[in-house]
Amino acid sequence: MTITEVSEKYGISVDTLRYYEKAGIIPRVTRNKSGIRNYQEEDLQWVQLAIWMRRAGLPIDALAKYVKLNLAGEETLPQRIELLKTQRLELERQRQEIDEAMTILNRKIKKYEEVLKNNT
Amino acid sequence: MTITEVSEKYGISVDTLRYYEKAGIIPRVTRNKSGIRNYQEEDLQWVQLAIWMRRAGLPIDALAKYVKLNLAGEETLPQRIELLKTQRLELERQRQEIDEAMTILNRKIKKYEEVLKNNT
DNA sequence: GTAATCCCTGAAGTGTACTCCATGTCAACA
DNA sequence: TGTTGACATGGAGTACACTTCAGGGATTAC
Repeated sequence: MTITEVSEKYGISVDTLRYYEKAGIIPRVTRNKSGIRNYQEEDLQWVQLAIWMRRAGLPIDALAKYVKLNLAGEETLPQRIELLKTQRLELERQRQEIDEAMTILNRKIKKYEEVLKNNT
Repeated sequence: MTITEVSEKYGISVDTLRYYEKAGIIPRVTRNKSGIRNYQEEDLQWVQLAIWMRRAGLPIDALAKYVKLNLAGEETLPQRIELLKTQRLELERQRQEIDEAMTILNRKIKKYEEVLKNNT
């Protein structure tokens, strides 16, 4: 699969795909002899993971560290677990912030709509 | 209340407080004759709102627009409602991204922990 | 064989949200 | 009255995550 096809498949620019690879959140993609990327199934799985995690807001450097640990082999399993748990905690915290903000937003919207109704 | 006190109360730097005011996500704070900020109850409510919304990830420009509409008076109620609803939608989207990422994270953590257990 | 098309890289540029810094004012205390 | 310390402003600097650009190679279409 070419970089353009991958880009279309996942709705992400080719520049970003190259950037993710350079940043290390996608391991070096399979290439042909002239250096052109030819994404294999495994490459695509990394792409998918990177996109999911980035959308949720996980930072590039944490993801890069995770990828590095993966490439380093089995003995990094404990560190990987710890890293993932840390990130999970961050996501939980972030979700809570969102829930709190949502509560305020809902309260305000409701209040405004009532004022609007009573002014009619 | 001085800017330093507000900073300590909300755990946010004085620079950020000034920045928020300049950026328009907090209306001009009450000042004494020599121009020094003296936060009143109403100012504090704006500070609180700004901090909550920023923590959830609402962008500065959307918040600034909201503040501007507020200062413009009652007739902007419909626009305010629309703005808040748009932001609520964004938060919902973001929460969903987080939930999806969390599912993946949990799956991976579980898998790693099982491998680790079986390797013992 | 040459023009068009797609891909490559390294480096510079952009947007967002702060954060830091230089310089200056003002009130209060020694 | 001089010095200290909190606060003010405008502007430069920083971090992060892309995004754009300049300059080149390789393949395909004619």
